[in-house]
Amino acid sequence: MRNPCCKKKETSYYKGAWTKQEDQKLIDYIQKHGEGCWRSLPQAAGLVRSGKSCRLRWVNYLRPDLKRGNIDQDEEDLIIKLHALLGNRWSLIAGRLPGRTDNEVKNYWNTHLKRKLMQMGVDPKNHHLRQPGTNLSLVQKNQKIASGMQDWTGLECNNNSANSNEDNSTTSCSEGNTVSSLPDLNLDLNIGLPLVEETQC
DNA sequence: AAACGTCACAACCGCCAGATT
DNA sequence: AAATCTGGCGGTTGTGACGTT
Repeated sequence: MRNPCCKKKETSYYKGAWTKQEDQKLIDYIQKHGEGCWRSLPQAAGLVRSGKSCRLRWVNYLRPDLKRGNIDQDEEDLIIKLHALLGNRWSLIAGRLPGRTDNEVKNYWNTHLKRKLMQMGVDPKNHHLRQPGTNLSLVQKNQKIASGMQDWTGLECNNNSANSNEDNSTTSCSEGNTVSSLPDLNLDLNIGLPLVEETQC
C-alpha cells in the first residue's frame, strides 16, 4: 500500500488548454523543486490539474530545453529513418532528436511525413514502396529522402517487433519484397540513463 | 463577408510496466 | 503474492488557425 500522500483523491480537475497563469505556476514550482512527484505536484503548485496533465504540459511544452519551431530537413530525414527502424516508438525517436518531444514527433509524422511518404509511393507503415515505379517523379523530386529510402525497403522483415501495432499482414516477407541489409544509419541507439536528479516524494 | 473544409498541434484517454506496501 | 499507485507511452480527439469557395 501507499503512503497517505499518494492516496487517490476525489478531485475534479480543469481540462483543456492551459492558461499563462497555470504555466507560470508550474514553471515556478519545478524551478524551485525540480521534476518528479507528479501526483502531489498540482496541489503543491496551486494547480487544479491532474499530475498527468502537469507532466504532459511540462514535458511537451514548458521544458526550457525544448527546441520550438519548424523541424528542419535533417531532423525530418532522421525521423523517417528512425521510424523505419523503430516503428511508432515516438519516445525513442524523440530521444534521438535533441529538443524535440515524442508528442511533437508523433504529430509531425501524422500530419506531414505520413502524407509525404504516401505521395512518394511509400507505405508509411512499413516503408515499402507500395508499387514499384509509382509516383517515381515525386521520389526524384526529393532526392535526399529517396536516396535514404532506397536501401531499406523491406526493412520490416528484420524489424517485426518494431511494428507490433501493425496488423499481421505486415509481418511477412512475401509478395516478392526485396530484403536488403540495413543501411549504416550510424544512429548510436544506446539508451542512456536520464541525467535527472532523483527526488523523493 | 460568410460558410465550409482542411490542417496543425495541444491535450486527453486508456493501457501497461515497474515500484511499493 | 496480491493490490494499489505512479510514471510513461502511443493512439485519438478537440479546436483554433488558415485557406478555399
